[in-house]
Amino acid sequence: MDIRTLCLGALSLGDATGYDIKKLFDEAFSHFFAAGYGSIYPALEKLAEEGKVAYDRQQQEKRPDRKVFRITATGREAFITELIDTPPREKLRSEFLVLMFFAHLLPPQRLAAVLQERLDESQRELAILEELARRELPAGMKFTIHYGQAITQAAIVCIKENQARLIRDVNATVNECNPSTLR
Amino acid sequence: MDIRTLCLGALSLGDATGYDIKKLFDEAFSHFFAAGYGSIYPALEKLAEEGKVAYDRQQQEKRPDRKVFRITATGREAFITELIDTPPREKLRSEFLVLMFFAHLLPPQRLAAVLQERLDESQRELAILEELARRELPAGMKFTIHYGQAITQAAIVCIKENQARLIRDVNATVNECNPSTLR
DNA sequence: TCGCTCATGTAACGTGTTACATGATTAA
DNA sequence: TTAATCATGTAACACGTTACATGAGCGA
Repeated sequence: MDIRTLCLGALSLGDATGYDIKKLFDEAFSHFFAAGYGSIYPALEKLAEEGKVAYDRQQQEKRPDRKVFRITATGREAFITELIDTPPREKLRSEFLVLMFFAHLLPPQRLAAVLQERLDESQRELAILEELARRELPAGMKFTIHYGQAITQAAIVCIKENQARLIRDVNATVNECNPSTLR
Repeated sequence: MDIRTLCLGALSLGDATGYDIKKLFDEAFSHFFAAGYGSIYPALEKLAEEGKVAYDRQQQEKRPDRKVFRITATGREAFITELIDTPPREKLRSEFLVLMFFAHLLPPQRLAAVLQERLDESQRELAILEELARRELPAGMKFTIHYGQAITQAAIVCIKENQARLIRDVNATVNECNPSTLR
């Protein structure tokens, strides 16, 4: 599943400009799928070539023209087919965990700072999700928010419970690390 | 942070072949960073060009030659610098949550199957993490496993607690969805 | 006056995925 | 005999990121 498909999904909710779609990525999709203008505009162009979306050009005074996109019948069908065929995968890419994995190579104060940064960031994400959770939304959308809250909360608890001990243990075992158990 | 850096990290734990490194990605790194041979071998080649790793060629009978890589002093330094400079980001890409977001477009039985598949997959992942958690490992590595367990467990609980209601609610609101609250 | 919102896009680059190609050994 | 393990790699392609380019309106 790529950004083209997500754009189609965005348009299945109602007509929108590329700019509007970006906002959707930054809000409702933000905790499970990311995209910037540099992927969204080319995606919309390609979808238009394929006949999956169409658009009207709206002239505006003193602003650039807007291209208001809408999904076509073909596009809707393609989107639903794609949804049905997509296996429910999930992939985490965590630079934070890389840093933790190699915590023994990090200066102690950097380790502490990294843990704190991650904690702060997770708390910011949780606040955004809590804000989203207040809205009236269809069950599926609500579920994505609950799920995001659940895992973010779990991450926060895990960091809070372990950060002090981790910093202590890593300091205590400098250069005593024996990673042979991994192989 | 890219796969080159992770290969360097792998070699910081001890000498290894590309094949060995792949196993590390499939085991210890699997819940936070993915890579296949198609990225690992070119990464090692490039690191060798840059002088960050070196290798010996070991001839073997009846098997292809092995290239046993080791990290150089330059490589170790570059790795640590990169670790210190890397902000502790975390990015989830969840096709599962995309499917949930658009659950109202999925045939009911497909929705049920998707939830079950995700649950099964999460439980498999948790089992792998529990196995890893039994090993004696440095504190940082242990932390990555605890963290993985925490969020995977939270995801499992969230699915279990909500799947029945979600299926019911989505069925109840077919075509009544009003996503205007999102904009 | 500063920064945010609206609004569109391109070009270059980096990165990673997938499929392909090869093939013996060993355990079940 | 079947599948897994060991072992290396390439080539084509897909995909996405980043920086750049432009510019007015509006509220604090």
